[in-house]
Order: sequence, then C-alpha cells, then structure tokens
Amino acid sequence: MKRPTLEAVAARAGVSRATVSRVVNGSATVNPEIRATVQRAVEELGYVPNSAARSLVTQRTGSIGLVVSEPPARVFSDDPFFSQVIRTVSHELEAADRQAVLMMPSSPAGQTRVERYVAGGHVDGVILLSLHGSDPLPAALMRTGVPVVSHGRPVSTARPPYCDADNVGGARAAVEHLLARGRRRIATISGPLDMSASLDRLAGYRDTLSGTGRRSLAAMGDFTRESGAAAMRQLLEDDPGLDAVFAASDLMAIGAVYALRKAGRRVPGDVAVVGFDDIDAARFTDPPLTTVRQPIDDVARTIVQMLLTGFEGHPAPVIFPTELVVRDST
Amino acid sequence: MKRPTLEAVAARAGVSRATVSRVVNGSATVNPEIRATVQRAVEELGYVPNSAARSLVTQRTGSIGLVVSEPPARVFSDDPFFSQVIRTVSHELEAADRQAVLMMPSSPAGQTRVERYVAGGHVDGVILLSLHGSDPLPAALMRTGVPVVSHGRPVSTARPPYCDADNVGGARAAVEHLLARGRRRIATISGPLDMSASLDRLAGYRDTLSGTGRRSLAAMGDFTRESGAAAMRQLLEDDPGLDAVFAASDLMAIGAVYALRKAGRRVPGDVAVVGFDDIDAARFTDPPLTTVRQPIDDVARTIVQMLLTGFEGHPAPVIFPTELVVRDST
DNA sequence: ATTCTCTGCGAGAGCGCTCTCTCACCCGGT
DNA sequence: ACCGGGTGAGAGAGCGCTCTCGCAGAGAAT
Repeated sequence: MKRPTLEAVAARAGVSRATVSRVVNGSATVNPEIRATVQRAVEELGYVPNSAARSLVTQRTGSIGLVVSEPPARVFSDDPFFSQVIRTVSHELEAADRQAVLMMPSSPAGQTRVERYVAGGHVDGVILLSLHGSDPLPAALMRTGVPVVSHGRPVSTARPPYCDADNVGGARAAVEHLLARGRRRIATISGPLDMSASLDRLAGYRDTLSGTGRRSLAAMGDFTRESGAAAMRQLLEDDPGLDAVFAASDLMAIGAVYALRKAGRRVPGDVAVVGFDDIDAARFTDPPLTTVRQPIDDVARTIVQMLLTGFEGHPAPVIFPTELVVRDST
Repeated sequence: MKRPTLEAVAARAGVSRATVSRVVNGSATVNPEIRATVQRAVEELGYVPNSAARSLVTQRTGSIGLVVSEPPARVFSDDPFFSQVIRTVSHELEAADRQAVLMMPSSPAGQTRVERYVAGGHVDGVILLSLHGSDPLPAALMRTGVPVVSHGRPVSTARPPYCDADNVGGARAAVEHLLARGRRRIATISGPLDMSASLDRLAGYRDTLSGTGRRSLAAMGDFTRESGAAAMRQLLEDDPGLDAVFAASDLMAIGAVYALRKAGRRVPGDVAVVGFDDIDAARFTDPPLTTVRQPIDDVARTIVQMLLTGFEGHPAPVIFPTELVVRDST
C-alpha cells in the first residue's frame, strides 16, 4: 500500500536514483534507451514524486498563496467580482503548473496562521486580494521575504507591486455619461474608505463633478447589495431631488435600484443609476444596468504573471483601462 | 537571510534538536524551565518550522484539496452558491488549522495534474464539488487512497461519502406551494441532467405533480441566468398557457423572470416563479424571489468534519432539510 | 599509443524535521 | 547502602528527494 519511491523505480530499472531523478525532471544528459527503461518502470509502478521531499531540497513548493484579507469576513467575498478573480487566478496558475492555496483569514489568529504558513515556506509567492488600509498582513508577509503582489492598488504602509484597473477613469466616464444625459444632481455610493478601489472611484466622481461646479453628495457602503440599498435610502433623505447615482459596485447599484423602487422612484425615469464592475447580474436586472466594465481577467492574469516572472526590486504598477457599458438604467 | 532551523534554536537554547522539537510540538514531558528557554530562543530567532521537512517524516501536510470539477469551466463556478461553499469550507478548515488548496481543473490535462498532485501526497484529503456523472476524477482520486468526500450526492460510478441538502423535498415543497397558490400549469427549469442536484430536484417536481394527475413540462438549463432565460423562452413556446415555473436554481429563476418580463408576462400576476438556493440576490430582484433555502453552511461544515474526523469504511450520507422561503414572486 | 577532452552514470552527502531508543539521574522502598 | 522504577533529555537513524562530484569509457588530438 506504500507509494513507490525513487529507490524502487531505480531498482526496477536497474539504474541509480540519480538517473531516475534526471529522467523524471527531464534532464537532457541521459541516454534515450535508459530513459525509456526508466519511464517504463515509472509507469509500471505508478510512481509519483513525493512533493515534500522534493521541496525540502529544492526550497520551492509549486504553490502560490491567494490571500483574501477581509475583516468582516462575509462581506466582500460574496461579490461575483471576487469569484471571478479567484477563478481566473486559479486557471492561470494551473496553466503555469502551480497550485493555488486559498487563505481567507477571518480573525487576527487566522492572520497569524497565514503569516506563519507563508513564513514556513509553504508557498513560493503570495497574491493579495482586497487590501484594507489598516491591514497589517501585507507588511508582515513582505517581511518574510516571499514575493508578494497585490491585486489592486494597496493603501497600506506596505507597498507591494500591483496591478489594477483604472478606477479613477472609470468613475470619471460614469459621471460624464450621467452629465451628458442631462442629469443635474448626481450622488454617489462609495465603498469602504480604507480600500483603494473605493477611494479612486470616489476621487474620479468628485473630480469630474467639481470640474463642472456641481456639488458632490456621497454615502458609504461596503460593496454589498444591502449596503447599497441603505446608502440609497440615506441619499434620498439627504437630497430627495437627486436624479442620478453612481454606485462604486454593481452589487451596490442593484441595492440602490431596489431601494429606489421601494421609495417609488423609477429608474431611469426619476433617477439614473450607474454601477461598476459589469458582473453578469448587471445584464439581468430590471432595468439592465449601465456600468463600468473593468477587465477582471486581464488584471488577474497580469498579477499571476508578475509573480511568476519573478520581479526584481519594485516593478511599475500595471493599470488597465475601463470601459463604460451603457444599458437601460441611465 | 536564511531561515533558522531547529538546529539553530537548539544551539541557542543549549539543548538538543529533539527537545526543541518537543517544545514546538507541545509534548508534555519537558521541564518547564527548559521549555521557557527554548521558547525564548524560538522567539528571538523567529523560528518557523519548515513544513516540507515536517511532512516528509510525518506523511501529513495539513492541506485539504478543494476540487471543483466543472467541464465548461466558467459556468457553475460563477454561482454565488459556489463561492459560499468555498468560503465556508475555507473557514471551517482554518478553524481546524488546515489549509485549503483550490483546484479547478479546466481541461483533461488539468485533471491529470490534480490527480498527480493528490497522489503525490500534497494533500491529506479531498473535497469534491460539483460532480458530473461522467467525471472520471472522483474514481481516480479515490484510487489514490487519499480520503475523499463529496459535496452533494455523487452520480459517478465512484461513490465517496457525501453530505447534501434534501433536494427532492425542497422541490416538492416548491411545487406544493405553487399548487396551493392555485396554479394549474406548472413548468420546471432543471439543471444539467448529469448532476444529482438537478436530477433530485426534477424528481421532486415530477413526483409531486404526478401525484395530482398533472402533466409535467420541463426545459433544461445549466444553472446560469442565461440558460434560465433561454429555458423560459422555450417553455413559453411549448405552452404559452403556463402559469408557474419552478427553477432549479435562483440564478436560473432570475433569468426566467428576465425572459418573462421581456415576453410581456407579469410576475407573479401571469406567471409565478420559484427558485432554489436562496442566494442573497433573491431578496433584491423585482419581485423578490420565492425560493427553497438550502443550508449551504451546514452542508459545507459537515463535509469538512466528515473529512477531518477520518471516517472508517463508508459512512452514511448526511442529508439536511431545506426550507421554502415565500416572497413576492408567487 | 598516449594524453586530453567530453559525455553520462553512480555514489553519497545532505535538506530540516520527527521519533525511537538509550541513558543519566532522582526518588522511594527495602 | 542497594536497587527498581520512572522521568526527562540526547543521540542518531531515517523520511524521499536533488545535486555536486568523481569516475569510467568513448572519441579526438597529438
């Protein structure tokens, strides 16, 4: 019942361990005949290298940590945006013959675990997702010496290399679109203010609006539908006369539409709504949602490549453009 | 820059490697004073055990594989149901001091990789998600000797232990609810017929309907919104007089509502719609969706526990009840 | 024929850890 | 004073692999 070892294969093929190792690892300097013999032995015994033994000596594991650092635990991680990032990263790693180790610490103790896990040499690199400003984890992980890249511009004191979408430009496009539609009183629902995506989208909104001399009106959510609805109610209370709202995520936009409907406002008749992300659900809402599409897959793929190509020093961030997708909510 | 080893800690504390190992692993038979000395040395050097070396000798890794076996790749894995399972499994594993290794093979080559990875001793156990009938992976994984459990009743030839929700009962409740509402012509949108969740929900629908002498009317989707919309169009064509539809997932129900709206039918006025899962989005649709709630977290937690407690032979499946949640779509 | 490369395989030393086995030592009982 | 039992620490043998060396043998150059 024990799994065969290199030794066993070597014995069967009548060669030394070293030669089997060479064959298994595709070394060039090995006689084709012997190679064939060894491969047959491997086949017959069903040999699979023991990864622990291998990484003990090579100091590499073939695994990449995917760290989702989300304090409130069940909030952001429910976002389809999120699953898509995880999916794409996972596929990209698969193509590179690496494994994704998913870590979603939900407590300080969990963070310590992650830190120890990474420091313990379990992964060759770390991808950080969903960074919050106060999060101590990025700095801790960078201190371990393991390569770290961030999905999205980091706001913490630690500044790992990163890739992101053009959040400022996307927000700008959204607001300009609303202005072009003749909307006068444009509010926004922002995400948590300790995340760069929120900050950048809010900045894009404010800049664009202030360029026209209009006042801004903001409420804060946490990227969930629930919070979008709550923020919308707040905004309606603050200014019942508003005629447009830019939500920093589609989920919050969906919540906003829900709240507007409950308040008896018509979308887009009374209030126009723009979201952000262009998740699948945006096409199926009533009305279908105008939104800012961000190239989720491009960013995710780039992150993986940055990590795998092994950067030197501090590579320049990569920023992908966003694109306004106009549907019926504006 | 090298990480300290057991040896280094031992030297610093003036003891042997064995003693440091005892302290690190919490053995009882060690002098409190020496223990303190060793712990101080560990602290000062920032020692973290090398996991490869450890698992080389213990034959255990502390990692659990989470295998999402989904041929069409981007379909099911977009379902919030899915992210929630992954999230809960991940948290439960974290609590048990294990890591989740996420594997989403998207090709036969990917499947082979997963197989080799598992056979290579990289994980102590495997959780299978989203099993399809023809999938050869479950059988292959079980052959490796690594413990395997399935989330959801398996339909493949391999029959690992599993935990699932009461899909038949849930479908039954949904249809009975529609009947009680006075609906006469009740259709269904099923999932892919090579998955047990689809089969069981379809069976529940058919049994309940045939008990009343009514004819069934089914169209098939693949659990996505898109497919739900397409199936709904099909159903309307097959029988324009239908007045209710039971969709085997909330996502498909959302697609169905979308298609009904486009076809000029009112929900629930003309057609009542029931979904399945009770994902967050179900509360925010227009109208909010009546649906069958399944205890996603309970199932996920149970799966992890089954795996960790180390079952002997073939434990009985665990089935959790479902619950109808009535909202405004019926 | 002799020396000199060069190629290809084997020997063997670890990688960092765990765990068994052994041994020193201390205590109480006789 | 002697001995048996128990307790706690050290020595050392691997776990399965990679990789550096060294060495044998073939071919080329002298």
